[in-house]
Amino acid sequence: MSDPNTPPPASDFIRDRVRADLDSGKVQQVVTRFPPEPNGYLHIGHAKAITLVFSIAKEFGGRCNLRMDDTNPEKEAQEYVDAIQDDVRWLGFEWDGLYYASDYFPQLFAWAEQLIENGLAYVDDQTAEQIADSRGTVRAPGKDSPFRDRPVAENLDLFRRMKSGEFPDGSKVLRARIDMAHPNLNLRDPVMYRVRKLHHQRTGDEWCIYPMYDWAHGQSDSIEGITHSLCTLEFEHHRPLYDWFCEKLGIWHPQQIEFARLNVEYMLTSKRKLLRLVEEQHVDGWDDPRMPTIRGLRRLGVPPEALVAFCRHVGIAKVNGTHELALLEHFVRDWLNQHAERRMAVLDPVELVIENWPSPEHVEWLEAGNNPEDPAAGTRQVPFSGKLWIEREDFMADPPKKFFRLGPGREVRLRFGFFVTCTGFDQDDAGNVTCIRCTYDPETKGGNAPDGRKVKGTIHWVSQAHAVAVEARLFEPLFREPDPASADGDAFVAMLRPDSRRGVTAHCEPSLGEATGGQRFQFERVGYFYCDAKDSKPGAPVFHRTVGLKDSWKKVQAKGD
RNA sequence: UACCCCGUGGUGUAAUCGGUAGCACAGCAGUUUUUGGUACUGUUGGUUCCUGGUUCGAGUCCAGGCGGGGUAACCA
Repeated sequence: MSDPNTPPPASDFIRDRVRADLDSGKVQQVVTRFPPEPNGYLHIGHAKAITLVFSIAKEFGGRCNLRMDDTNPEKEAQEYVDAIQDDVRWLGFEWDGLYYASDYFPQLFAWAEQLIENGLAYVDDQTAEQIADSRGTVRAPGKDSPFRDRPVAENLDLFRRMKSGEFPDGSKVLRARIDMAHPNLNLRDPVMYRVRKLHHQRTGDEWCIYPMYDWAHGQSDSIEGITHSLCTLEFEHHRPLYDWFCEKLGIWHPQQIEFARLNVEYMLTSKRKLLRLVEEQHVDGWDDPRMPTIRGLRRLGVPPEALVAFCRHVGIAKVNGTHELALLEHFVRDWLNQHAERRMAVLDPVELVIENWPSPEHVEWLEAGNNPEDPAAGTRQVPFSGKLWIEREDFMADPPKKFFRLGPGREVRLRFGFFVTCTGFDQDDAGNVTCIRCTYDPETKGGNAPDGRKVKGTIHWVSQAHAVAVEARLFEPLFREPDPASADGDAFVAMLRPDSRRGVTAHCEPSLGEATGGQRFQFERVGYFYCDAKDSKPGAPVFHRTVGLKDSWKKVQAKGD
């Protein structure tokens, strides 16, 4: 059993580096940051990054900022800014400073002028296409722009006029003057600014030139005094450029360190592909419980503590790998087992009639423990009567020896209730069992026989007269294949599982009728369920199956076949 | 085929200054059990990609292979 507060591994290549920088005195206090672009919702991969950067700051007594990397108004929106903050907080983290890259536009502009003055940046009049063509390829060097050697004064003048809006979109860019033959394509005079006459959600119409990622990101880190700038592996070849800008500017130089992004079986972590699932309505939205977004996992019922425990456990590395879904499920079950109260609900009902029950009106109230893992959770009263619902799969007309549930002549315990012995059953013309007849032993109330006899099986049940029918949604992975990301182009869409969501009516014990959004329960012997805050109405809760219970009977069965 | 990164059981990740492979999940077997859940116990899996070299000793260092991933947006 894992404890969410388990101290993280004592060392890994990032923590080793942080410790070394602290020991050498290179930095006094660790400062990290989580820098999302507010152009979409956060997903499980971000959860890993968030857990990492906030944890490192905390472990070493440092600080961690949340910074919106809002340098491209074309795709960004306030809606995402709000959602990101909400998601980070839901995970249980609180930032020291909330910043926006757009707040640094004036400083960035001044620094760009400084680079121009030092002959390290120039205004290029080429089209995007020409720039792409002249960049060369991975094997062939690029060609210098005809505007590469413009005099400093002309560059300065042009750049200022770019800012004042004199030139149309795409007509000019500011580029760093590095080396068009550099083996690292990122150093072949990368674009720093482009002209985009767009309204920005924070700066309004103040700017019509916007900085590119490489130019904005490292400088923002520097301004905030970030000591360790953690990012994913695909930014490895950007590090030389990150370093170049800081060195040429002579400003505080944070250390960029890359780690492998998180991949989990059956999950996609490409914003583009997730957007497509939403737009084509393969899912109900970004918060669909089948989505790997933080909001989706939240509505699935995954507790934030479990998600964070998972993120801590997976550790960090420089190799991209894929984690088994079973590992995530382990952490989810682990937390839920300790915290979720138990209830009884029948998802696929079949009638059970107790033939020797005193009278149709007779009801016995039984005491049921709320959580065997937590006595403090107390008990509740559950009504028992002569007509019940039990799970269809808990009865077999001709059961094998290893089946411990109900069958003709067999005795089982009805959880918290009585021992019942099956005396017979009815079937319809198609052979479906329609009713199971039993007798009960009044001496076994509560579930124990005074004569000490044992039963091998215990099954759950719900009194028909008291049952509350509610909607339960059963989810399975969105994709049929464990690695949908491996599909080329549009192929991932064809991998969608047709029945990844199934709605059923759950017949529940009365107390479940009053469940409210956000509550989590274990439906005994079935699985963990989350009361969805979005679709539930007072008196009409909607439950989402977060994860099933482990089922060792299913394994025995599979072997028998 | 240019450059960069990486290569430990099924999966993921550990192993101080080089000392002889650990942990979690999954799997298997069993004990306990008023959830075939939980808990507990035991256990199967690794020639640490390969080949050489240095060394008393290498997963750890060196060389050469092989394999995997990444990179050519006025996106981040």
